Amino acid sequence: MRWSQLFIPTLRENPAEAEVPSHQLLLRAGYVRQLAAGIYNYLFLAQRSLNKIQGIVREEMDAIGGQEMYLPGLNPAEVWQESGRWDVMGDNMFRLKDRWGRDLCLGMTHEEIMTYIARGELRSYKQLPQLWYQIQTKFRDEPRPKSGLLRVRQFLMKDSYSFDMDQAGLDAAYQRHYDAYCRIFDRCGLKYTIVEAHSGAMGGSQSHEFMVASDAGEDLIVVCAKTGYAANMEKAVSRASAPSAADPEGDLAPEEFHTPGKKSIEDVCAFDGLPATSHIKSLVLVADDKPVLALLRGDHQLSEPKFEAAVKAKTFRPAHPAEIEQWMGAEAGSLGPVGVRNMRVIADRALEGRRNLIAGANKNDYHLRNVTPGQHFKVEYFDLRQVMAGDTEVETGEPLEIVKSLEIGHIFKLGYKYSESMGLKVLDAQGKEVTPIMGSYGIGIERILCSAIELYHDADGMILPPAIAPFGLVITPVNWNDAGQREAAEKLYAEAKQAGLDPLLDDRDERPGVKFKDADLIGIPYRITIGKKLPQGLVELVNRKTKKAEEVTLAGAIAAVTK
RNA sequence: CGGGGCGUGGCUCAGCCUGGUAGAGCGCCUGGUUCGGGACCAGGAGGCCGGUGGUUCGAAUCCACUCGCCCCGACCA
Repeated sequence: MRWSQLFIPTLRENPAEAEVPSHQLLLRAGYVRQLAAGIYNYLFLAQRSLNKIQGIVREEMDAIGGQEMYLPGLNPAEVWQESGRWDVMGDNMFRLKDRWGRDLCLGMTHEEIMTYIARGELRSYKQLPQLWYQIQTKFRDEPRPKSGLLRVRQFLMKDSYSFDMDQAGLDAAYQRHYDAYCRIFDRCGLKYTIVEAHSGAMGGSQSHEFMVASDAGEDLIVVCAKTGYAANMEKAVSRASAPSAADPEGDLAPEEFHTPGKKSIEDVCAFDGLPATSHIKSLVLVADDKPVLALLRGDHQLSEPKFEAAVKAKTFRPAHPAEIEQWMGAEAGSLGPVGVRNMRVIADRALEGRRNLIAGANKNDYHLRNVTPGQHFKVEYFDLRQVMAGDTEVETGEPLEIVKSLEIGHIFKLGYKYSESMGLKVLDAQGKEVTPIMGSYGIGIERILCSAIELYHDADGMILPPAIAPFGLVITPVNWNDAGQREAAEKLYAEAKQAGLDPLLDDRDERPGVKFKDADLIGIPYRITIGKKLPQGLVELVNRKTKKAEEVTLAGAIAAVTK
């Protein structure tokens, strides 16, 4: 296409509202413009790139037997009420009423609608398995849209759903998605990590997230460079670092000491001169209406998902200050496990085998020293803590790293959650009704573009992987008014089109500097510059990524790009 | 929802404290000179200073309310 006729509104300066690189560059390079918080207009370049991404996704989904559908974004309330998610989704769901006052919502995801279709049509085991997908706009009323296209209220998602007769069928569908996702992200040129994930409110048994390391990310994952271990924060396990100071020897008896006004572990450390690792952190939580005392090493943080799993609670919350007073006889700053009989006491494994530690005395402004778990109080051990910097891999002791990452894909074994709640049943070979088992698999389309930009950019702009760049090649005659250059440019342009290179011809009457800057900014992988050496039959091929330029003959230029 | 910041030509920002003619750079338009990394000269267009109400002879500037946007936190199938 011809640049002079296109709408590519590049900016010289970074718009003030943009902070993360992908947001800045999407705006500066004229890919997108904001309409409202978390709502963006995708202009010409963004649309081209997103189309290419969707093309790749489509090919790979089709290759594993996916059948593409197009489902409504506007949904009636009833379907969501059946699954119970009309209430569960709360304020995250956009809701509206039609002219008759009937409740509708904008779809956040499509488990319900897919299950609704399946329920109406699938009758026999002979019709299974099915694998359905769509690439469609989703709406979520995010509490805080941010970071450009990374967290928005309207976005594109590829979501697929598998329906199988049994666990083995689901396992196979899951594995096919896992492999297809790898091919998709590989083809899009991304570097990613696959982590085991917590299934969360989706329910189900197994789940993996596809993550791209980036400071713009919102999730933390734990990886081991040596062993390849990778998990998200909710699920990651580790070996704790050694305590900073050795425990005092001997069977010492707990001994009260006065700690006026020292509430936090930090305060008490400063007061008694011992490191946080020599202290016990005591948290009172209320799990399914029953109080639980959770103990951690002073420097550790409670992992809420792990706590939830340990006590097998449906709901839990921190205890209110009044409850703590009532149950423990002291305020939150002076709590400890010694003498606690009215609630379950659980501790993180990092406290197992420790001796003579510091804990609250359950008496305001007093702590105890020489507290030994198992000896001075009864306790059950679980893995309760969040992995922290300095921890090592459980099996090998190799160092673990905590990496900020962006989630670009997520696959779930859903199980029977939706098929059961919505009454999807088919007859098996024995004529018996069975409930199919489901899987759900998502990819954030815009996030692929964003993470590519986050991964690949420099001071001059984007460096998009060829497969997802809006154009494959830009042809830049240095002076459009030079008849010879113009002619050569037209020739290369026609040739490049022929070769399927998806070329962009910069036929603008602009100075060369402007053309070079713009080409770099919008991230086209290759540029052919037609300039001073044209009389010798030479042009220049520039690689956007390496910035290397090589002289090639006019006749051989297009071949040089494709090789 | 809690905390912080910001709304002034298309973009980046100054002016606001201390009220009195709305500014700069970039971009845009016209003409000319230029043409290998965001040119130069000359001329020009473009702004109810987010909105509403108040104080005042007079408000971009002071006060109140309100709307929007960004950041941190909470939240995040």
